[in-house]
Amino acid sequence: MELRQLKYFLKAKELLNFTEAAEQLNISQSTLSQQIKQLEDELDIPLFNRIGKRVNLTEAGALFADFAFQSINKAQDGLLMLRDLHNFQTGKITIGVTYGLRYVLTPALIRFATQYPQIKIKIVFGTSEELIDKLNHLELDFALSFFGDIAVEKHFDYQNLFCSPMTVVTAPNSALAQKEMITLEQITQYPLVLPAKGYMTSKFVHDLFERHALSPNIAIEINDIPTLLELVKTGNWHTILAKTSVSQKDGLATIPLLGENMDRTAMIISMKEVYQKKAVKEFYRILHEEINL
Amino acid sequence: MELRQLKYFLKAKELLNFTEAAEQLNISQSTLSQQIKQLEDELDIPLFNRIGKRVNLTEAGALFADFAFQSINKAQDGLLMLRDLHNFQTGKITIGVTYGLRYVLTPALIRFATQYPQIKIKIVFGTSEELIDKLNHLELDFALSFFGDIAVEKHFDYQNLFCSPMTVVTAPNSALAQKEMITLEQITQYPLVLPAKGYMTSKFVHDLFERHALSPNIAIEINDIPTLLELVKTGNWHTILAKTSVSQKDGLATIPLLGENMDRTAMIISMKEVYQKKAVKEFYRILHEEINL
DNA sequence: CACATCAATCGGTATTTTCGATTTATAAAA
DNA sequence: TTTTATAAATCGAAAATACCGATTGATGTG
Repeated sequence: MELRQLKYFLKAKELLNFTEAAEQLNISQSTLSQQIKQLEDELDIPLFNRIGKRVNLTEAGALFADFAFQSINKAQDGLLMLRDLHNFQTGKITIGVTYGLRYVLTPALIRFATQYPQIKIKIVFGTSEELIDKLNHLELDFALSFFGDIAVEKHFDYQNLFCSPMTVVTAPNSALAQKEMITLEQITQYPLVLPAKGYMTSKFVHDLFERHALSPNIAIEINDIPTLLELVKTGNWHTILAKTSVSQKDGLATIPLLGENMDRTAMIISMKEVYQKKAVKEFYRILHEEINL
Repeated sequence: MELRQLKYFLKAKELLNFTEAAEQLNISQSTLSQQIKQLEDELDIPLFNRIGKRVNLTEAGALFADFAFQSINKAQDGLLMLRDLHNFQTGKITIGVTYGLRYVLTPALIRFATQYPQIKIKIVFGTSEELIDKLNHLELDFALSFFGDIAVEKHFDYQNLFCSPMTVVTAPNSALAQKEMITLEQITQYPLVLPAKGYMTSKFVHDLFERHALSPNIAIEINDIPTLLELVKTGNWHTILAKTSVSQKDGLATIPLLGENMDRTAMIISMKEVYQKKAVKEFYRILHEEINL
């Protein structure tokens, strides 16, 4: 049994005239006859009564027609659904994001969710390690993260979003807050609270100090960034983050770090060879647009 | 899009391994690959992500799978339904019957309906003309009627049920009721109530008198047999019917008609070349059985 | 009765499915 | 890293089958 045969059958049923049905189906009458016969053989029951040159539905034919119709319709509906998906009338996207890029995501997220309310969106916050892992398991459509060694795998696609200088983040009333610039060496004087292992920023900072043969005063490592920022606000500790990781609303001061390669690159990371939903591509577009505002 | 491809797709989706899926489908891996690809081309969207040797469902694939499954299921259900029909677990039969044969039908009807309660039965009473017309329009599975010229068409099948002598039907208290036999000529003396035109019996009686160059005293023609019998019960009128058309319960006397060819043959009439449902064949069997009791 | 019509059938062609072998890519193991 | 095993894609040939045109047979119609 094939959908083709069911289509032929329904047309023949509609017109009760093989010749005309064949014409409308753009096949020859002999083909239609043969295909109907084949279907009947498989079903082991005649679908039509042939009385001379007249054709009538048998009871079996009448009953079977409903099923044939529904079978064809289900397949057709599936196709239509996919067309809709193409035009993202429906669907779901899952986005992984590091805390450091939440201010980048938010405006694009708001715009996208407003513009395409039919599309369900899931946001997963996590460390770079976690996000990479989820990407590999196809649990994310893409992730927003800073570029780093961990994530350099050949089956990933990388799209640059922007560069952001690393800054020391501190409370506005702290001694540091008045500085225009700061060097790595100077930072070692202050107690730091840093993201815990797993965060790209953590690795970046550790590598940075190691490269310059300096040992920072890491007072606290913490795996929750909002809490980390709360600690910084007390003025007792400072941290190192990309400038865009801190919002003006946070009420914190950011002091650029002096030196080479003190920029971090924010990226969209996605799996190569995985079908990119149109909704996802549209999200990319809005992300880039929001960033360039 | 063909059901075959949908089946292949669902198996591949189930196992997420083309080689194994192909084995279970008893096709080669290359065939499976090609058919999946063809389906994807038609849907214009990949159903699987191929990451190296790994295969994963895309979102489109996951969504489409439901439709594919339902499409296949509907077709399969149709087939199952037809199998059931074969074994008459379901279905419907429509039987045409003349009033004259209602006592023949009833016991078979009761037995059949009791034994196969799932099968819907529709009984259509009508004149022979009406029944023949309905048979031609495939509105009946078969008709029970007496043999007559009208119904002799080559695209009909005839099965003899039994022969029944024509009798004069009269009230038990009427003068006629005492007779053991009666001739046509004698009948002309009595006022008759006969079935209206359209009934085979009507034609038969008219022809009969005409053949013998007699003119009967037809007081009333009526197209409702129960009412006709009520009229006969008054004793004022008499009628001519096959013996089996009158039940003992009716409380009427039947007097055989003397002469040649005074028998009527009850028959099952059905369309040639029209698929005979198993339920119908079973009904035939029960009919014959009940008659031979 | 001649004629037109319609479905079935037949033989041949075109298309499509299928297969086996090979290639390519990747994951796992050494 | 290199080797090995594994899985999907690809290629060319084959088998299967859908398709067509012509014909036949049967039937309804003028």
